[in-house]
Amino acid sequence: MENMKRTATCGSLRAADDGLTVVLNGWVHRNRDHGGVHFINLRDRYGETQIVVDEDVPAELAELAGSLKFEYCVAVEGVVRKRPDSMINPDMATGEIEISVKKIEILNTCLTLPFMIEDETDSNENARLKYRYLDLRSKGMQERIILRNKVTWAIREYLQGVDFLEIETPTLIKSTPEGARDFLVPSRLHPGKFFALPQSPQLYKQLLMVSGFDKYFQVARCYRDEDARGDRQLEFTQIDMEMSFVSREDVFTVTEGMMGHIFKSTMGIELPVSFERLAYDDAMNLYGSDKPDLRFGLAFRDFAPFVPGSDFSVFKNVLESGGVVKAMVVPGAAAAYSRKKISELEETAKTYGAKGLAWMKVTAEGLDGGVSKFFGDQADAIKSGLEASEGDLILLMAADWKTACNSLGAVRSRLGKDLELIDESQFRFVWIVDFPLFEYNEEEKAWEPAHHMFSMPQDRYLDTFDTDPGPVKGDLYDLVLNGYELASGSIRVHDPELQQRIFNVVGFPKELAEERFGFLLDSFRYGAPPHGGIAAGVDRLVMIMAGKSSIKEVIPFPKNSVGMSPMDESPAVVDEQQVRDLHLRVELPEEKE
RNA sequence: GGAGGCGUAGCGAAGAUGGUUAUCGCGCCGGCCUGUCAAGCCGGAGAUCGCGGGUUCGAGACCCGUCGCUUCCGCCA
Repeated sequence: MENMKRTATCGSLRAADDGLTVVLNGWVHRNRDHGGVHFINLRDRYGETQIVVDEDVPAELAELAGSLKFEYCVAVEGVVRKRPDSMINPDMATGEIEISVKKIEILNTCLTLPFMIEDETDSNENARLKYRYLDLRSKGMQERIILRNKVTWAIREYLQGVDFLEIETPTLIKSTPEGARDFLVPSRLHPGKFFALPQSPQLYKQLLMVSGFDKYFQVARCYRDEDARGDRQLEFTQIDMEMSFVSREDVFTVTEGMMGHIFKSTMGIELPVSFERLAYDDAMNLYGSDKPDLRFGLAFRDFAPFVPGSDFSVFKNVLESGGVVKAMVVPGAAAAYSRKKISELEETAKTYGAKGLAWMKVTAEGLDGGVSKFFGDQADAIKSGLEASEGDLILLMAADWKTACNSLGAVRSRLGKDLELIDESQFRFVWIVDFPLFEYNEEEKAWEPAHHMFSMPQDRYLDTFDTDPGPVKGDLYDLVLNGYELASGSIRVHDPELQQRIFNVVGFPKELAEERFGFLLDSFRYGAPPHGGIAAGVDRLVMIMAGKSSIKEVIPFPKNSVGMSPMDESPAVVDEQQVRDLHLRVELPEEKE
């Protein structure tokens, strides 16, 4: 091996290197034996280079070349040769040259592959995860992992440049089961006691503010024991930030600057200097989502004004019981949307709790189909009120406000995809601001924190928030990109008295607060500075940048959708002795046959 | 916890209304081939059709159950 140490990578050689003797190390990507002449594509993470086994090489070398199978790991020595013009491959970065082979050494052989190493695999996801080390060899995965590296690098580069300190916080911490379920870690030294893995470094970063590290960040691994989704894993990575002596504007400025730097330095894309803002109420009312994809329109309108003038009792009843009737005009979709296709949209709405989806079509004469007979005499008013014109499809949703928003929002998202309204090359950021601080839980008949308990009410509610929690807006904000919640943050409470008032509103007992977060509340009594921050999902960011719809595509070793790793088969049963050491007893659920 | 989708060779798929040797592509094995770059050509091996039960003369297909994966709702920011 010593004399076959690589002197170039498979992506580095160009026409200018003509005549150079090189050693390449890599994997056999393709092997095309033409009887006389013979081509091998050698691949490493830098690219691919064509190796030529000329017709006049010694028989032994030709035979060795012929024996190379897919994914053999080899060292190749040869001479860089400029290809004749007619044989240049313009699709290959190294396509101007090839290596005339002089020597081959097999560093390792390879079994028959479970799937081919291609640019993008269409193989079954669990097979890909079981052989993840092979899946990661594909060009697509390599590019995404490299992109991810560039993104985290750019984050550090930017934040260091504006005086942030990267500080680690513990991953064995106290369980605070208010939000998601915690992953628990039993303590061997302390029988019956448990650590938890952090859902976020939230409490620790606030403590760092108390300590005076006024600009902190961390590329933090976080854990939540909840069911997975396309954009959710048990463990995930956040770029976690916190700052002292700031308002939300400062947080926005840093985040915008950081995103700008990430996109500029990794993809050469110039983002706007500052991002659009949308109030939570407006986002919900217009797009039916607190993470709207603004790459397309289809904004909702209020249909309530047209309800009293009609006999349609369904809408009337909903309005009378405090609900809303919303309209979405889909331009030019009347012809394309048959009753059947509309009922598919209705199914989408129903998964979000809607009872149905009403519709009508705009014609030259007036309104047609669906519920049009109830509104025919208001046709002109509806057309002008909704700014609808001939050939448009009008979808109508009547339900309580939240259900109406969510379900019509889901229909909107689906239409965005189905009608191909989305410009996939766009990266559309929007700040969602003015979230409600509290939410009323109808079942529990109690107020709950809409996000968490440590966020500030906006100034104008400081005197009234505990007597009238409903209308209170918090100093809370989300950064949304292309319909994904990319980051979430708030200005925190740093005053113990104010914190206690918030606990009172949400009925969180003082004793429990002391037990759970006593250390944080105590710290606030020692000159805690005003502070706030944000945490952005690295997995989601890279996923969106890479144009993928699952974060598994940008995580080197993800879990599958049932939270297991098909590769190492974790989680797994452990030795009885290990369990005993931890002072635990394991009760298995009844065996299913 | 719930809903939809899927499960056929190592991989990706086809298999109308049930009909006997289960099809195709990639990969694998053997052979041919002097310029390919998803090389090409010829030949070959490889499948208890996820599992269990049922209906039937006959089930990959139909019915019941079950397991697994997957997307979504719930959950979770």
